[in-house]
Amino acid sequence: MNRQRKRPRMTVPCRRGASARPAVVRPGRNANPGERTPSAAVPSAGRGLCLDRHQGVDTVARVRAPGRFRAVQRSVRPRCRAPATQRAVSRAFAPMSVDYKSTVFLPRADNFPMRARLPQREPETLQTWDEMDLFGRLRRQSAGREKFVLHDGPPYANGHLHMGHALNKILKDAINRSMQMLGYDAHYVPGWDCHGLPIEWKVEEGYRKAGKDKDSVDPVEFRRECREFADYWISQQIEEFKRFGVVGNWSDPYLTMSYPAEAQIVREIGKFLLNGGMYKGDRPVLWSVAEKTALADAEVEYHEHTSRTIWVRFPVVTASHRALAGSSVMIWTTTPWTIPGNRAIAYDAGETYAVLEVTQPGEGSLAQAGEKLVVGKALAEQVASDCALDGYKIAAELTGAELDGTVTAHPFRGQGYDFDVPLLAGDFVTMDQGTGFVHVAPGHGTDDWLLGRRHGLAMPHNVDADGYFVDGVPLFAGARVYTPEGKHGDANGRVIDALTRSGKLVTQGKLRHSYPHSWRSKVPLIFRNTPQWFISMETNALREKALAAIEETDFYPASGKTRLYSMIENRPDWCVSRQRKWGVPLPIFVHKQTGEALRDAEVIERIAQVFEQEGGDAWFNSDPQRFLGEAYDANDYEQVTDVVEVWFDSGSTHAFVLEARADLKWPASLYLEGSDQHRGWFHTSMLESAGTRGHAPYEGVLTHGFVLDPHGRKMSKSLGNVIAPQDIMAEKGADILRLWVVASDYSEDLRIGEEILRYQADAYRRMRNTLRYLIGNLDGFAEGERVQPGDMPELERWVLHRLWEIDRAIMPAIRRYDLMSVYRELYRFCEIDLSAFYFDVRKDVLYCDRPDSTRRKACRTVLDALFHHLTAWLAPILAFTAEEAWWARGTGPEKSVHERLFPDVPDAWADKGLADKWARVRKVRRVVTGALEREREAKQIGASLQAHPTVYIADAALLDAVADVDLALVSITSQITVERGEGPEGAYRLDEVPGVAVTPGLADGAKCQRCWQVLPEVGGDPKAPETCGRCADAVHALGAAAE
RNA sequence: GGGCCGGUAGCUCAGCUGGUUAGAGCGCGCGCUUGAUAAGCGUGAGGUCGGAGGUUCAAAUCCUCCCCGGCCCA
Repeated sequence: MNRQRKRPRMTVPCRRGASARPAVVRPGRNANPGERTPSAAVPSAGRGLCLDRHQGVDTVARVRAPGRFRAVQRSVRPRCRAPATQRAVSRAFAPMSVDYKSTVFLPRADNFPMRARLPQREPETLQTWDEMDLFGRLRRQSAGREKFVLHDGPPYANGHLHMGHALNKILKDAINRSMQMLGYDAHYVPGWDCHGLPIEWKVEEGYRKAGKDKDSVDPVEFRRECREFADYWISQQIEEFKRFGVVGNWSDPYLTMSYPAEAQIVREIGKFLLNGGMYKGDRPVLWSVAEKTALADAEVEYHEHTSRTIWVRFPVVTASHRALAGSSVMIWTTTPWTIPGNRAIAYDAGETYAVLEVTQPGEGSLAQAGEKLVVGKALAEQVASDCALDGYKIAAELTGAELDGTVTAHPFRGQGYDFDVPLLAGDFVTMDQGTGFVHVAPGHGTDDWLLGRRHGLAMPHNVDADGYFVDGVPLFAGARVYTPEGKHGDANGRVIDALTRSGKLVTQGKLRHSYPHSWRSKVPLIFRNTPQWFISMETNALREKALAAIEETDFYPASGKTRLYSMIENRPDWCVSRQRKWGVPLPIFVHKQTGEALRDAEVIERIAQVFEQEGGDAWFNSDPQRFLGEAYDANDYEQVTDVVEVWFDSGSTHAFVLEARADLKWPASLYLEGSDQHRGWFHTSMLESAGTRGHAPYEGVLTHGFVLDPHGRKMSKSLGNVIAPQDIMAEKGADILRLWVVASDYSEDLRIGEEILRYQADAYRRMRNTLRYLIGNLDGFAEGERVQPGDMPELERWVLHRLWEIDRAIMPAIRRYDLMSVYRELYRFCEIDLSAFYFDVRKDVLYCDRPDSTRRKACRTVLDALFHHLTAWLAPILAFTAEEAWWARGTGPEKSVHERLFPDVPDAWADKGLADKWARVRKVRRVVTGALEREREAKQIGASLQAHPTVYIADAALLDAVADVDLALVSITSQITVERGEGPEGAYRLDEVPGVAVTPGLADGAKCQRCWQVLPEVGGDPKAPETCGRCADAVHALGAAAE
């Protein structure tokens, strides 16, 4: 059909409600067809495309007698301000100065104020949830549904919550609520990590202040105090977490220190013991000779310290390269006392090394003329200076790799140190200082130990707990490294003397540098190897199993897989023992004769049974025979007093939480933590589970970033950029914080600061206002008002289409835990589609149409749908505000918005053609609003209703889109004329919308005092003076309804 | 020093497998409205896409190096 031909002339302007438009109610149709007016109904000649927004409205309705309006009060339950309405309606018939305002249906949302007062209101909401047992209701309602289990990574029960906790738990909560509303049984059990060092220190600190010695305190008593400390902080943190709006099983959380948890941890560690994966080994640890204990990293602090430095030659005995023959490899170290522990020398395979030939030793130098020393080429000059070589030449150069295979003699060869000292490649070697070679003592450093393990180097136990060389160390038995006061002992001096006597010392010096000290006693620390228990990565193919399990796991974002994979691929065996008190006792008995650990399932289970009843304390206050039973004699065994490292505790939560609770499931659907947990909980949970079950304990892993300040720097007290979630609760409320979480790309680091929070508060107000507008305009909405989509104007159906579109976009986003996309989609919708367009356009209909107008009813039907969908979609994010809105309307069988499921969106709502058409309409509208702005600047108009622009459309697609649309209504002008063509020069145009031009014009007629449109017809009804036909009708209708 | 990740307007973010003058919203400026009013609408000005090279007909998008920042290691 050639639509153009139907409109031979398009240039005759039309006034709204002008006589050209017969005010007739079309039979068989509703009085308010709105934009759905079929084109066939548009008169084909003399009218062009001009439509008025009142088409179809009966503008000749009879005016009722004033007295009738008295009945309004009783029979119409006006949705606008009731008492005022009748008063005003009555006044409308007073001779002069009519006030129609109160006959207008203004939004009414007194119970959902714009001023949210979240800090006050949210705690009230929490209390209501508590009273109605929201969590219990959710569990009962979703019993039997497919489970979604987000297993909580336990925070440490120590101190108040910070932003990291808030981010983590809010994200978990939003995801849990989303999955619940998606139709899963999303049961969330929060947990706490309770054992470990930080709590021990706190308790010990109390002892120190009281002047008590920790070692004199009964371990059971000590553990009791640790338990109390943890208990206290758990109860504090529960309240703080709840305040964020996190819904979960707060009345029965899991604790790693609960007796059943301790028992299960014993069983888990027992599995590794029994299957041979666990072995006793050695490992160097930072050791304090003052406290006679190993220290954890966090117990170490670094201070300036003066060390003696030595340059030592190691004669080459097997040369991998002929240039090395007859030379010595020279090392440099700041710990001469570790030379007796030396078993290798490390080099950097990627560097170049030089063989220096000494031509002229300087005065006092211990170097010999003609001797050859191998050093890193880059350090040759420095070494020559350090060692006072007045003259030298580079006899040869070779790559680090060419050193492979070279073997040297220990400096004390012939004096009890007759083993070979091989050269090995080490990635920790640098050319920053020293000689480019690092002397390797596997018992005295982590790098050394790792390298030693890889190459099977011996690791002598040279130094005892007090810092003395033990009997049996040649030359140095009885020498002391440090005194308990932190002074240098005689070990360094004796080593240097011996090196000098052996002719191996090239030179010596002193160096002031940063060095580890004890946090408590302040004495310098040493690295000392001590017996530890390990879980092998290779026995039972643990590494292989874990890597395979990683491959089967979903990671969000995907880079998490690479990160976890490479860590597990490269990690050494897992050291699970700690020489501590506050933890699960390592359930091991070692045979005194053989040194073998007892591996007996019955013993393990007996220990677990006891722990189940009495906790790990039983290990310390029971007769060991109690655990050993009758098959073994306690006298034959030594009971290990170490505890299990806490990462094994938390790595076992899947066992004592997911498996132990019938209402959860194993494996978990999701683990969700900060990216640091690739090394922590994700990692150890994987190892534990792969080692005992051959499978990952989770189906998916989601990592979020860290909370940084506005400049992307980490928060720290010294920078003064720390923001406490508690302050945000007090000033702004949890929903603002929740909005911040989902509005940020949490797969990366997140920034927060004053400005960012202010921005979130603004966004919040926008969302809140959208809900408020819905609530206000739905005041008194009744089921009977509902209009079927088929009977709705296009604009309403377009909104339904948008709902369908949004649903299609956000449901998959929720399934991939991408709440940011959900939020962005919803925010854009509220902002651009609703507030700036649909609401604005439909204000006139909502406020001024008579209540039984179909287009008003259709609009309210759509508002109701918007309310239902938006409250559901927003509920996981704005948990408090969505609830407040839900309650404000008092709708639905569900008491809480959180009991709902995401509403169905019928496919019938989808209408791509309509969406395309209205996208074009909006393009035209954009040109109109731009033109209006120019008129405003020229002071020609103020309100857009004063205007009557003429729109010239040359673009056929745009013209077609607008053909049957009331562009005046859409553009919020009183009148509009649409013409085909390019339009005159000087008309307003937009580059983005070619083919559209707009010229200004003023609306003709008078301002309707009720709807404020400027129309020629205004004043036509003597009974409702100063109104347009539609408004006169509405006023009469109110009166009619009153009868 | 190593592994992983990031750096697009003041802010939060879009920009897929490289392709017209880099987008949105907020904020800001200006204006309108005063019947969403501790609201609403319109409009305008903001970016050499961290920097430098390179590949290409063409790079925010690919490669290299550097700078800055984060997490984890050393």
